[in-house]
Amino acid sequence: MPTDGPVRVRFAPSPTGYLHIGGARTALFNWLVARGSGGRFVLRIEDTDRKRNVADSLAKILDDLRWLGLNWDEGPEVGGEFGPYMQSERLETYNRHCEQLLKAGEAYYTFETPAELQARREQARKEKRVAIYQRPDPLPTAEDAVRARAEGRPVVVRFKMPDEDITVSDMILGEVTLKREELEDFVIRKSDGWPTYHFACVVDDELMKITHVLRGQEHVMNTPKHIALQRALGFAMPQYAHMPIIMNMDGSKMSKRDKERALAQGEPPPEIDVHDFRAAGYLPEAVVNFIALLGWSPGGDREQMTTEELTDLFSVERINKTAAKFDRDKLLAFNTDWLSRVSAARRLAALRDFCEVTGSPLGQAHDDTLLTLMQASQGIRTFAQLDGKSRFIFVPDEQIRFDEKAVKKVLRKNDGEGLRVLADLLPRLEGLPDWTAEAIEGLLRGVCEETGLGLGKVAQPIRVAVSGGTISPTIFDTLVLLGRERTLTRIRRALEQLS
RNA sequence: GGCCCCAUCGUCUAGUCGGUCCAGGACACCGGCUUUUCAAGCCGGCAACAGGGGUUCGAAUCCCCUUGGGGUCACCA
Repeated sequence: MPTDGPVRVRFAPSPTGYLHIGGARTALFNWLVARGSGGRFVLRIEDTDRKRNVADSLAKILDDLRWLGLNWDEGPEVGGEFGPYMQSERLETYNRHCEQLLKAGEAYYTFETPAELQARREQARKEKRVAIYQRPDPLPTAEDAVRARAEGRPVVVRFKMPDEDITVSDMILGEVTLKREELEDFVIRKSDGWPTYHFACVVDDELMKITHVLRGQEHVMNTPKHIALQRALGFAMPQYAHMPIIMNMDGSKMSKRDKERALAQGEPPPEIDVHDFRAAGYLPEAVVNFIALLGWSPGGDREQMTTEELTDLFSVERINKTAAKFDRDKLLAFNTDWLSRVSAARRLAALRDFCEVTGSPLGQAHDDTLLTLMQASQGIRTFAQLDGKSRFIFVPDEQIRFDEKAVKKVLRKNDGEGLRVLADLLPRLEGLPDWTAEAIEGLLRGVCEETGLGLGKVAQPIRVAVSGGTISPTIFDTLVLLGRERTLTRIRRALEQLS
């Protein structure tokens, strides 16, 4: 990456909810730039809109970033020499720079009400004019502002946009020019005294010595404003890289609102936030790997990579220009592969996290049990799937409900063939010397040979008796996990209730 | 609607200065194998350079137009 000093990049979320998957991709790319260049990854919290801030959301964002493995060198909880990293703690800094612009005549006070501005915009639209803010002439003075404030009008500070076209040199898009007439005198200080995003962002990027700004393409139209501000304040200009947007499969923007919409229609909500994927039982390795490929690729046929490999391979130059659709099927496939590839210890730790986040009953089990369970459940695609197919093992016997279709198909068919098998099996299981997977397998296979039945004819009745349905981990291990007593209890219960 | 950006299989993409691409990989899909359930796995198959003009001996790769998609037009970030 071409730069003089040390690379410094930042991720700057606002604490308005969970970490969005698109935000995670932005964070990841910035993190990769820092880690791949020996630079610094700064985390800054943009909480200048007091109305939109959501309690707890900062903690959640930090937690999910950590879950993804994206650690920050400077920011909340770790500090750093350019702090504070919460914009809400930097008001004086913004005011100082704002005063500087005011004094230099590069910014001015205005006091239109929102309704007035709205009316003007609509009027301009109706007349098919560009609906940008018209600079008042003459400009209001500081005294006018004092008077307006006394009258209860909202007083804001606007930046005087220079009278020229502005060209952005973007590492991904190349040169993008915006014409003067498209650029308006935007607000830099709101009537509540807080800076707008544009202003706080530019001031902080300078003061925090940010060298590269990687952000979503939705920001390209903002960049000329930022450049103009940098020039007026005598700031250095960072290198810009605007990354492609991440969209839904239907081409719409992936937004938190998608969840509400699905819920309202009675559909299962799609995973949108990092936390959703976490709670759905995905491995962070898979999520990181997958989102790294949204708008970037290492070239050739390489797809599945560890975060370390990603760090080595990543380069801003290879980021695409085209928007990417978020294909959950492919993520699922990645997760399946990662789940089978990762070490048992790693899998266990990740499963523990899943249980903690979801409150799954599997969380009550000991490590050995969980290890055996996963051994017996190879081929699972997510922890949620593991939970779904095995939680019957961890609930009280009385809670087992028999699925009607399963009972019909497996137990009652052929004049109760399955029930007969079960009744026959009961004493044999009771008398089995060792309650191990090998012993149980030996017994069941023996029965098969004796009776000429396939293993399916023997295993399925047990599965239904013990789980209530037709799905479970490998039957031998399942019975071991359940233990002899509970296995027998459940079989007796099935026999009593269903015969 | 104005402005900005983009355009290879359904999806993510490879294709680095035009030739070795009648376009490669992965996911999905279809078929088969395997199998104690659900999965997983293995093998095979289907499938794209948006359209039209140029430039060139030669274009997915360069230029223009059309079409399509996306972004943005706040005292939100």
